[in-house]
Amino acid sequence: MLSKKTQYAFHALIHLAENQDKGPILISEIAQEKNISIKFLENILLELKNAGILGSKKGKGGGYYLMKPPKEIALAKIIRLLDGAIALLPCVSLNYYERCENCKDEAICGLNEVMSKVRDASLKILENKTLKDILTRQVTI
Amino acid sequence: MLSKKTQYAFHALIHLAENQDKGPILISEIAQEKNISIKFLENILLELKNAGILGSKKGKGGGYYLMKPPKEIALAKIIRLLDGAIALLPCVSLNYYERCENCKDEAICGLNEVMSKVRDASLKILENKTLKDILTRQVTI
DNA sequence: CATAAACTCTATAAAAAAGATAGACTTATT
DNA sequence: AATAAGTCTATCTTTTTTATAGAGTTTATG
Repeated sequence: MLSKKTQYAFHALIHLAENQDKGPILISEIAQEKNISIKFLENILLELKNAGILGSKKGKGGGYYLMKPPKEIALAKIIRLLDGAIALLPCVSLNYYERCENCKDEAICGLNEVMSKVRDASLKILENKTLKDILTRQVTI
Repeated sequence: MLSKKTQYAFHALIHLAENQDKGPILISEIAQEKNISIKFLENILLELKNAGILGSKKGKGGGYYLMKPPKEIALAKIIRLLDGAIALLPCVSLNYYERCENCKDEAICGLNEVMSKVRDASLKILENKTLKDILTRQVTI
């Protein structure tokens, strides 16, 4: 399960993407719109900024904005940034690998093999789907 | 990421499956073989027993054993039992659903749509792969 | 039937992670 | 100068995870 942090990040990014034309967006606006604690959201947006995903402007008329078009922001990147590994086991993680301490040889471990497949199946989606793909779908009347 | 509890459960089940012919297996044997704290493992095996996956025999010559053939024990079942939801978001979980508190309408939420796909991709593997599929692969000389 | 072996059960504790809050500071606009 | 807004660091609370303790129960067996 993704942490609240990552969940909030997605919702904030969605709001920013859907309001790109309006210039910098206030933290407080996002917090209110998405029902998130403003102080908690502050930390999250800052992390996204430090990772180069968001930009910000201080002072009056300031706020946060996307640094790249939504279609260039992969969902996997956000998850890894805020939650760490996407894989179900450390011994199968591409970015946060750790040796398995319970099995004798990962190369012949069947669990390792299956969990690698789960990782690949998830990544196939999360690496290719972007912020653009999770914007609110327009309902055609 | 799966909890240690679930990871240990998998390793314990693997050991039990690979030694099915030897009658009940001691907790202490599994703990030593798989490098797991014996007391922690005790709790895990008990949970697996209460869920009907393992059986046990008390007293001398006792221990734990599988209640079903390995090919009938799906990996998804073990994860759900010990870790809960497999989905990345509560609003997308089949067994542990919770309403999304940050979006206005799940039906048109793009995040919900993508995460449903991730869930399905993971479940396709985890519901179909069983304990039999994660046993140590025999290396043919 | 006594003994020892082994699982059972409940409680608790320690550690880590998650979630949230506080407040002083800096920058920018008007 | 005043105000609006992000920045930064620290701290705190709660929850979850991981682990341990110990008394209780069951069973085999000599």
